[in-house]
Amino acid sequence: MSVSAADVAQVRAFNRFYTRIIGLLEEGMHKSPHSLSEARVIYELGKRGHATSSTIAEELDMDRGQMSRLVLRLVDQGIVAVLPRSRDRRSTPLALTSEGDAMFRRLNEMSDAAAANGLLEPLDEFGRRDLVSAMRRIEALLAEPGDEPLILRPHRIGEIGWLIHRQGLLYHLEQGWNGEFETLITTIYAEYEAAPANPPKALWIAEQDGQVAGSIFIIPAAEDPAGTAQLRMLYTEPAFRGRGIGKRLVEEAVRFSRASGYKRIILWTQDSLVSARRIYQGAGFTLVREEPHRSFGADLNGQYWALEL
Amino acid sequence: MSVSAADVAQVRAFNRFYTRIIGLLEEGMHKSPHSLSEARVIYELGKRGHATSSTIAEELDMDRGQMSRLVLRLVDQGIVAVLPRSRDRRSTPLALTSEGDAMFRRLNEMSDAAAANGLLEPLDEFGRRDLVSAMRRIEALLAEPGDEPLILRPHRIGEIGWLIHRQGLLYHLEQGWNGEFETLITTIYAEYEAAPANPPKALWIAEQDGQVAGSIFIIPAAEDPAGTAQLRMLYTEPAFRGRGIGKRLVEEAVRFSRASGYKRIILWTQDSLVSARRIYQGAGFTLVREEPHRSFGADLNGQYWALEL
DNA sequence: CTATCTAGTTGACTGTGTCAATAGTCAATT
DNA sequence: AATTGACTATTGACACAGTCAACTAGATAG
Repeated sequence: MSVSAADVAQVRAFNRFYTRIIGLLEEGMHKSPHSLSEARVIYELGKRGHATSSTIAEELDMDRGQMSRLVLRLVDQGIVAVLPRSRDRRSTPLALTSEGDAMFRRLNEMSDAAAANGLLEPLDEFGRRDLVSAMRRIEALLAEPGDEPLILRPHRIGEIGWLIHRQGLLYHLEQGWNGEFETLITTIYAEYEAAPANPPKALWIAEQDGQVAGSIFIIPAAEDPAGTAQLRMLYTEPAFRGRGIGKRLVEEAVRFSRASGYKRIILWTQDSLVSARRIYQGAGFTLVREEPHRSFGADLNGQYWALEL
Repeated sequence: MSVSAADVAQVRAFNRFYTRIIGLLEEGMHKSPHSLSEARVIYELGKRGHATSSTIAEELDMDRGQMSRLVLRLVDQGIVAVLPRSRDRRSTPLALTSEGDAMFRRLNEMSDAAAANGLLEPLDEFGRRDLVSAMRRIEALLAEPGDEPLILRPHRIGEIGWLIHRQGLLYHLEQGWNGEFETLITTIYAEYEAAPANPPKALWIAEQDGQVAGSIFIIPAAEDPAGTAQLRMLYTEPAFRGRGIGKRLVEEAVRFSRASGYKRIILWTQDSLVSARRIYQGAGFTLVREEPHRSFGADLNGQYWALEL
């Protein structure tokens, strides 16, 4: 898909902007007795405990020749020690001396202070949350997916709105649905929140890397609140797809329904939501009824699924 | 207010991460015949049309001596021309030659391509929106507020959820209100969306720098839909306060109510929301009734205000 | 008219970034 | 057992970046 010029312009503007920010923060490091690249090498060594010259060079995108000279300087200064060569006698393991470790801590404090005073301090708590979550989001989008564990947890304050926002936007962009859909789910979430604690209901947020990766909820069905649970609003963030998050959410919802004494789970979905359907089938749901309807500005085929517990 | 260590750690992690990203993007520039700082100077000159050596040096955080030599090199290469000295004969105005302008365009294309292919290309449309909006958010938080115009506009798809999210979180952090508040406003927004087009209703988003800066809506009052309008959900983003945005929103809401034939506007607020109260007073609203109540996990003093049109 | 700024240049020097050549080491193969 | 290819580290060479201080020429204020 072709990239919009406006997006490119915004990304480049941000790159210029953040280049300056990073420059300002590094400014403060000039007070230290070490150059910036020395400081970065000390940081890497301190973080890893020990490492070879080329590992660090690769991590920091430095030339190995430059690295060689830089390490020599640090060894002369008593910051870095060359460890006895291990099995592989090509590589020379390095580590910080105790003096180097002290410097590592000092540099760390300076960097912490620079980030704290330069960026976070001027913001209020709301702004800090925004900043940190925006940064996390950018990392999640641009970095290779890590292997952070997936957590299922109840929702926190502000997250109902977040779910409405994300799903309203998501189904608009992916399915072409209009604002009616957001209106509908606003009502659905409002009903969930308003429902009493009994018969049992529950909402799960799937969290990974500190971000909302998906969600689902169980609410007693209007027709038969005592015996039938309704599964609603299953969704997975596009950035987190293909990791079995939807499956985990449905499994948890089924487990909860069974443990709560429900005899049956029902759900309503659209046949255009293919991957959701696969998850329901995989969890043992069977298609009860299909019904075409016009909603959200689209011609849809509604499906009613059920699972006997 | 003291800065949390977790926030500092996240900010520093992002700085390291983004330093690498910027490095990767600049990698591509090595194909050009110019060094990075030359490219940046060419970019600045291309953007501004003309500038003096020291202006650019300041903008790019470069040493003036270094700048002097760099400009000499660019003049030798025929990229930059020294314009005839103006009034102040100390400063030497610089501009790109036509050859330099061609290079400027070429470098721009390369940077665009790097940003597009390196960052945006791998993402789907949803991810691109997220990336761009996260970048915009960071800029808005860390940069000095610009003088972009304030726009009042209807809401777009996804923004109802966004408003619920932001206000739920905001009043939690600032007023200590609990999840009941988010539940309530979810219902309130659902009601707004469900209300018919007549009697007239309207919701305004205040937008600045491409971001939601605040919002408000007008809905016919339940008691007297024909003659009385109810003003609801006024809020301003903390980052955008002190710019008269709340005032603008209320004025617009009043203007709309009057033009729609309403005879009266009523609203409900809490006395702890001081700046909102000032705005209502400023717009001519008068306090009708006060009533203590316990809601959202707090002891509140509800206030009913009204404005006769 | 003098003192004080400001813009830009120049010299000196350290560190960065890049390329290419070299020596030592390792693992797999022929 | 010797050879080959790949990898780690070192070194020389050189252009450029970044910093500091001295200096010239022009502007500006009292």
